[in-house]
Amino acid sequence: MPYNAGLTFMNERLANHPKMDIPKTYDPKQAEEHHYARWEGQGFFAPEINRDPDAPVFSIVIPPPNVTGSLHMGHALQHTMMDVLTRYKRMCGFRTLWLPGMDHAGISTQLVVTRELKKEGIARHDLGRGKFVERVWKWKQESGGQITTQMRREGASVDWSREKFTMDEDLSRVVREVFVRLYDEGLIYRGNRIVNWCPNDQTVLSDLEVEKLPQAGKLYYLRYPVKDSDQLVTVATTRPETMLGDTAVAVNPNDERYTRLVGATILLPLTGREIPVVADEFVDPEFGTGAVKITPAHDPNDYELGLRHDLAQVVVIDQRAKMTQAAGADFVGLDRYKARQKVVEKFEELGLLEKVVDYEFSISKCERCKSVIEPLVSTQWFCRMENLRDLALDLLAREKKPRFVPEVPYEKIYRNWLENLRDWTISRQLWWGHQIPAWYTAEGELVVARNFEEAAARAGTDKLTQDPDVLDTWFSSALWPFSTLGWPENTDDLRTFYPTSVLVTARDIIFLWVSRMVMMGLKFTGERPFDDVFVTGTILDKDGQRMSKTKMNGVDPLDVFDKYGVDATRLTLAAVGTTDIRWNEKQVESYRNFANKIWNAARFCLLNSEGAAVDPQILKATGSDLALHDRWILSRLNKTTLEVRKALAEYDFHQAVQTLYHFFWDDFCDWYIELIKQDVTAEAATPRRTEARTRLLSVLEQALRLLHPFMPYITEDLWQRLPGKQDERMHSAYRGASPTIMLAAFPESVVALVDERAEWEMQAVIDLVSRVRNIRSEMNIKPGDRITVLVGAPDDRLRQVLTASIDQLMRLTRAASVNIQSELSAPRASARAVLAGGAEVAVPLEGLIDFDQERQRLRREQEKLQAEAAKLNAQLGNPQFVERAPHERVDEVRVRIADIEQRTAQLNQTLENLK
RNA sequence: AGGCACGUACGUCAAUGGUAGACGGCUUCCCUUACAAGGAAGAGGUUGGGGGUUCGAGUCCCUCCGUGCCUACCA
Repeated sequence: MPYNAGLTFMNERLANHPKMDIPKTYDPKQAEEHHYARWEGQGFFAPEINRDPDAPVFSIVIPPPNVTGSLHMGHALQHTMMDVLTRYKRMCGFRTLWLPGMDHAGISTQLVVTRELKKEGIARHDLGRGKFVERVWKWKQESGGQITTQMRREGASVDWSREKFTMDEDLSRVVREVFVRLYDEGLIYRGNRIVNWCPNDQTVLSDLEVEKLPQAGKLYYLRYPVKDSDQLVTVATTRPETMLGDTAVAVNPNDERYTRLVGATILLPLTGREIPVVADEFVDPEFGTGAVKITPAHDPNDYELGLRHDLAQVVVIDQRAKMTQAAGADFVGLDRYKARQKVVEKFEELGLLEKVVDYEFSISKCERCKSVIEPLVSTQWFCRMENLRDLALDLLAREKKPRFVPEVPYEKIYRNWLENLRDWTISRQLWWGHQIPAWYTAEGELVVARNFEEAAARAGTDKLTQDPDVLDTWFSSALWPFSTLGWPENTDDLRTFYPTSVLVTARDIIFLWVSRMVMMGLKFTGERPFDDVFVTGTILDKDGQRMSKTKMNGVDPLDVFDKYGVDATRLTLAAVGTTDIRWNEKQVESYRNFANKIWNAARFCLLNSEGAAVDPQILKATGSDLALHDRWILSRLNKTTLEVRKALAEYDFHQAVQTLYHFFWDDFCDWYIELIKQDVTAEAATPRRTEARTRLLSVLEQALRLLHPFMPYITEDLWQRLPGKQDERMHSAYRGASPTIMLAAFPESVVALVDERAEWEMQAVIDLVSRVRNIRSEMNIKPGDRITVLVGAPDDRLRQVLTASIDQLMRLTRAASVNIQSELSAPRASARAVLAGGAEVAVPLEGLIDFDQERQRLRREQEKLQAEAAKLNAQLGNPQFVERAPHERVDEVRVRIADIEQRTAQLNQTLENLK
């Protein structure tokens, strides 16, 4: 990779031209245009950019989005968090890999292409399997994966050179390898079972792919005659049409109403079949009539019960949800709902319909196409889970891995699910996907092998037919963390990046995906696939509803990017953290304003940068010869760095964003720039001016680095414009790479530069300025009016601090003079305020002051203090508080009360003087 | 049906059991030479209701109300 090729790009155009024309408003589009292509082209995203052989490793595999999908808010949210972590770790010198890729998404993709064919008037089956699959690949080539373009827009720093697709040949080989190994161990088997069948998609679905929805329906009470008697037994059902396949009636063995009936024979109406009455604990005597019709071929519970009682399975509904021959001549070929109607009519004619009542129950629907699932008995492939499950449970019990963030409630949810795990239906009747590596001989003998040749060798014949089924899409997803890194070969990538560091995901796929990755990872690599699982919150619409395609209530992240910029959107998303939030565009707007603030702060620094350059070394110097605001900003910078690092270590994105926002806006812009302005904007090019400029630029440069993981575009754009030697700002692991803030060292927090004294002193200055501004505002003094500020500060240290900042105080309060004494002496016609530490401030307002107004203002102040004092005194008045609370807390309260008392006394005095 | 979250300012959200905050919105003043996407100042809360534990509860426990999610074989 030619590391220097891109050097000229930004450098020539931008750097060292501080007087160039910088627009007053930040234009995100301008910044978003260039940088990504350069980052990608220069290989900055690839771990190879890191030249330090001993660098620690950080890796993430992306939850592969569906190849059919386009970017939605959920992606944008997860990608932002993954990118923040990746960029942060990269700047910390980690060998960093964020591996991108896509999922072949069996059902979705097959549906998309089938629909496309339909428009051309072609049916899937007319085309045939081979041609169809070809067509899917063509579709993928042409219109699949638009999400990868969108991810580039997001600024996602994924290593595109390692991009994977679950249907790639190497990943498909891994799928077959795993399948064969599991089969050989007896963990995969073929069996005849009742499964969830989607009559529309014509495939089986796992339990996790069906959704249960409440449905307003009817409960039909049907009368069945008992053979050799005139008795009738009434059963209740929501699906009358299935009675055609009934092979028993069941009652609870303890239900005295039916004791005599057990063992009797029922004459099943409409069919003339004879079926037994059996006793089974499963039956709830309280529900319905206490007698249940049993249809083993079309209901999961009945299926189980049928096995227990050795009942026949009569299949009356086929894979298209139409009635079969076995349903009888009157019904064959009818749709299941038509058949239902007809059964009910016939029962009514026979006088066997007791009643129909309204009833709400839950119905299973296909998650993809929303068709009502038909439980059918069919031959499928299953994966036995006990063994795999125990691997995952052991890891959790023994090592508490993976570590869920937030731990509550996800660890428990994960464990409970594993504990109740059932076998996984892994076959699907689709054409698009990994075809099951199983072949049948002409005699019907089954051979499982890695490929046709191996199968032929094992079977001793090449007259083989491959099983037509494909594997559940989640089967290949479960292998993702190691299949993408080269397993089963012991590749460099596998050794280096596996186990991965963290998985960032939404909560709805903890079962579908997270748990299965853990099980498969442990089974085949012997190691966990990732250390941590960070579960993000969900973005809801403004009414608290989930965003979904069908509801049309989704907000398109790309629209938000267009309107407010990528960086502002990322900041909004990062601040979401782990809680569900309602989408609020105003939030993005405020971060857009923040981006503009950054832009303008940098603009100010650059417009006043002549003769100066960024010099990180200048920020290491400490000592009492530094001005207060310089010591203070260093302290704030280092504290901020510490907090941001701590927050990111705990995945507390929300905290990190808040900290950065307030540091940059409040500390850096509102105070530091204002305090250093005089020195920086001085006319004469003195060493003092140069130093101030250097210091200002250097603080800004550090701030940009801190912000970069969250706001990659604006920070890169501005960083490139800062004067000075860029190579020196790069992390040592990336020496030689073309300069970029992406590879600059993330600031270290230097404890020695956290200066509590400076923070205390600065706070005194800020307090004083705020009090005077308050007076100006409340007394309606025009901004242009020059005032006199009189300060009485009995505390020596405070007086020294304020005296040293006297020029600053004048500018910030727009005062003609600031006079600081140990005792306040001010004319009667003054507005006054009291400060912490017994200091007072007065602004003489001869002729301007309204004494009534001033008295009111002071009284309001007093009331506030008294309310607080009352609370604190009550606390202190409680002997048990003094006795039991920690001493420090009691002392704190005492100090606070003393301070309030002093201020109250001063206010009283002031009020007295006003009379 | 069970289980689990959540309920804080007008809105969206923060707050290791220790003086309830931020941003937006709102009010007043200001186009002060980085930024009106800005600056300064301000108003606004018995933290859904009720009980309990504690010196002290938004935070822990119970209960009720409201909202959301997950799991489940009640025909």
